Amino acid sequence: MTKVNSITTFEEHLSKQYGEKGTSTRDKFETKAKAFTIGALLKDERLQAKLTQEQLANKIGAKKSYISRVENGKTDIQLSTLYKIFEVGLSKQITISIA
Amino acid sequence: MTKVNSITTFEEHLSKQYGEKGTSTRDKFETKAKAFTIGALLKDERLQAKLTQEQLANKIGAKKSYISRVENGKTDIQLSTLYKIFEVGLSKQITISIA
DNA sequence: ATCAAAGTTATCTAATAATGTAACTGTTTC
DNA sequence: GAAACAGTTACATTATTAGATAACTTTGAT
Repeated sequence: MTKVNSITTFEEHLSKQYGEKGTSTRDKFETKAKAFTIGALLKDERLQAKLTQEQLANKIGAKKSYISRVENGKTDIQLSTLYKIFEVGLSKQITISIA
Repeated sequence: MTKVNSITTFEEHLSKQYGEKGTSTRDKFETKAKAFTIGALLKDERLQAKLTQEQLANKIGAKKSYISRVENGKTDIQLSTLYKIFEVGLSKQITISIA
């Protein structure tokens, strides 16, 4: 058994895998990561509301396949979509704050 | 001088001008209103940072015309654009919260 | 193990955001 | 009021989301 002699920070990991901050590859990854985060948030809220993807989709006039894509961070959604899903679909209030 | 005998609430105003909640005309207006709100927020932050539209644009590899369109709510921006402008362009942290 | 429901993925089309360029309109300064 | 700077708008192109449909995969229940 060997001792771990280095800790790969998340930042290091990102740099190694996706290049320095500001590069296009890295930027693309970070965009995806954020879409993924929103997706996870959505999934969480949807499950709390005890809705299936299809039920949620119906509420906003969309298809279940679309909800799936959003939840899995496969699309860089528009602001209107964000509002539609959370406010219309889940009756939640969205707040965007800048700090 | 006459007494004001009715108050037109914002909700009433919206209904009269744009139809009931959930109609496509009303929805379109609300989408625009929100884009406009984000735009106002951006303008506010940009001015606080004492940047011109062109300086901000340069920071994120965009054109000043694009910043103008966002500030005036003429486009339904994508999440990645939101992050790019505020985080990269203005070094601000964006938080999206659901309540 | 089978069946049904839920979720994921692929493909196509249509709508629209992002981008580039350039002209036009204010606004400020001298 | 001319010049310089800042912001807005118009137009064309490209890239990508939104949306429909259908097939495929995973999961859960019996």
